Amino acid sequence: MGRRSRKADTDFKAAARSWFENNPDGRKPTMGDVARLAGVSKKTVSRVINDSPQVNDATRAGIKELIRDIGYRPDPQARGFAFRRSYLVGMIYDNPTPQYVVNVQLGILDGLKGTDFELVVHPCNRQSDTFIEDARKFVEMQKLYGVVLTPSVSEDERLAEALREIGCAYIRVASVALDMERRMIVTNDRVGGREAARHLASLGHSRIAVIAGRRSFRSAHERRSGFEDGLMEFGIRLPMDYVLQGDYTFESGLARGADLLDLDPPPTAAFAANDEMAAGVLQALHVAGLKAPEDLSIVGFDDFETATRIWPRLTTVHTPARKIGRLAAQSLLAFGDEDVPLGPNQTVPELIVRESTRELESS
Amino acid sequence: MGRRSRKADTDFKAAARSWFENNPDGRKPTMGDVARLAGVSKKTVSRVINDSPQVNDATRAGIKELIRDIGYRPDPQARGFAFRRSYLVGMIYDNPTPQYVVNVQLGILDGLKGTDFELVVHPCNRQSDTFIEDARKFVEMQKLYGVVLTPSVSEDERLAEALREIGCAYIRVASVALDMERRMIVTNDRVGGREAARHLASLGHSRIAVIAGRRSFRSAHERRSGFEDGLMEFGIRLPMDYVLQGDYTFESGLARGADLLDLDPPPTAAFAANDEMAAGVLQALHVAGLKAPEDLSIVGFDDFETATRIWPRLTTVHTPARKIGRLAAQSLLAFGDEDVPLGPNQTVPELIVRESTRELESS
DNA sequence: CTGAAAGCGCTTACAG
DNA sequence: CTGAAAGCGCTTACAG
Repeated sequence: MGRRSRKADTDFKAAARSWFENNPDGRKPTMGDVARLAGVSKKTVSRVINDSPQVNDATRAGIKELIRDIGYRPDPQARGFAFRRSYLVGMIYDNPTPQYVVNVQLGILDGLKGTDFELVVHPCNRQSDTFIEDARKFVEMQKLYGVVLTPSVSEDERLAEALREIGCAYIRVASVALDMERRMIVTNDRVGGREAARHLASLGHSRIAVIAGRRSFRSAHERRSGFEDGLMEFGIRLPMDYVLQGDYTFESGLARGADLLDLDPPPTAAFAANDEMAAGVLQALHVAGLKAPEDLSIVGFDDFETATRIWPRLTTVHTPARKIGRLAAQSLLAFGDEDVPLGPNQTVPELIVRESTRELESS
Repeated sequence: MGRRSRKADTDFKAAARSWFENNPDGRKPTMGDVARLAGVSKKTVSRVINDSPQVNDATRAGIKELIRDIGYRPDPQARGFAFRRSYLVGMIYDNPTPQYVVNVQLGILDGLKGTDFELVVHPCNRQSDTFIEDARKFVEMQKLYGVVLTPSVSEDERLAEALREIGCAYIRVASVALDMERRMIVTNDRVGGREAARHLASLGHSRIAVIAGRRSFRSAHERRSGFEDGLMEFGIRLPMDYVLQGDYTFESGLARGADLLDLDPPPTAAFAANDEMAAGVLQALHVAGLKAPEDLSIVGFDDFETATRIWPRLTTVHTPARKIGRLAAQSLLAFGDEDVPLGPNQTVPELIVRESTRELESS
């Protein structure tokens, strides 16, 4: 008969049974065990695990069955060690809003579900002198498979360049495209700003103030520009002194909210570039003994939990943070494969109307 | 002269220089490189790295110098692989409050700073059938060095037992001691509840309602009991119908807040077992056209950001989430070492008085 | 106090 | 389509 292929010789069911019979202490099987039981080399098992095409179909099927039956799971640490990179995905961020951070984390984990990848978090301070160096060390030491960058670190070209230099895959989440398409999740904040303006304008408002976000954040520019675009559609012009400079913090919203009340003539509505600042404006109104929406209609941006905790509940533009995280993780996993077609990498903000805005009473 | 010890033979400065001269492509040094340059075995370098006492002082000093000069950093992946465990710390949690989660994460990273450890996050659902199995798989697959458990998963005995079984170090964060001292960070929520009661009682309130937290959470019991203890000190008794059952969500606060207004006689003050519910009560007041603290004084618990975003700003009991995370990480790192004395593993909540409470007007 | 050997569980060339 | 050898960068016994 001569040589017969091993897959024909091997009874994979029996092999699985023998594993359990000869393993009283419940040791977890290794690739070597699978190979021995299947009567093949470790390399062949490795090929099956890594979906290499060059394996006989019958062999592949039998090995997969055996793997399932004895509950073999390749050790990600050993695999990573041999691959010279880990099965870890990093999230590098400096956004201080807990709701954003947690939701993007959840989204990334959604996108990683069913894989062997885990998520390592790396908050950082972009102002620090060692920011780039720290991030590089983080990535290199852990040999991260890739990283997700969220605003505003995602906007940092030095960081992106450093990551390219060390060959680390990355996905940048930002309000506009800043990089090759497969490296971006674009959130289109400009569209959200426009929706906010359309909403206020269609309620009859025309004296509308804007509290802008931190200048160094690209989203601040996008949200404001989009808002101005929307006003333009209604023929409304935004006077310079109706634009107040905030920095995305609640405190700046509180301060600019107070300033806003001194404007002459007073605005009947305001757009704050994020919910934190909108909450500050609302609090400034309370302090002044005024009320929204009666004395001022106000629109925020983000739709984090705060928006529904304050009173009146905030009309705002929803940022799908969790979805953003999921898309970023999916893009990252696909990044290595040239074959995988580019998945969706855009999200669109959506206006959520609540009680902080209302029709302007004709006076 | 016969045998001379190697450390006397080796010029470590020259060795460092030769590394840079012979490494034009900037390859990162390995332990083997260090050993070769120092004229010792890898094992000796390994001993230096792992602070093994059995190394000649001069040898140790020279090797440390060399390591610093050529910028050698042991590969955590390889080290972990040989050790059969990783340099990763996990955080397993089911608390849905983003501010708590993010702050504990930051705290854990504070505690890990300066080490080679990184943080892997693992949100989970305690209600899921596969909850324990998933957590075990997470820990085993990544060979985690240890995990931090926060409420309410920290209260799950099955989880703790599963972790002990697989030999995974863990630290439980909980309102009371549930385990050996070195495995616990105790937050003493009862003390916080007592402070809240003392505050309201000392303002002259005696008709005080309580919105309790989710029954299955130990903290709910502690906060409420502490509150009752505090009332007792002032001779105030909490009638059964003044205790409303919430579940820690904003929505339950909103619903129980509405119920609370129907109580007869109406309470003049209320204690909500967390800020989310307190925010709900405040919103219920707004909906009913009433105001805090004029119509009802209200105290929350946690002092997350929400507390200062709502109006009036909430008098509440501060939970030091970031500090809790730091202590947990420090305890975890010390857990392996029998020698390391037990560090601080208690935190005490602190009352923060803001505008949601005020003295009862004598009527 | 120090070292040579073997090994952790995988993968990458290289053969065939 | 499959395998034997060497190796990833460390550590653990075991010697001496």
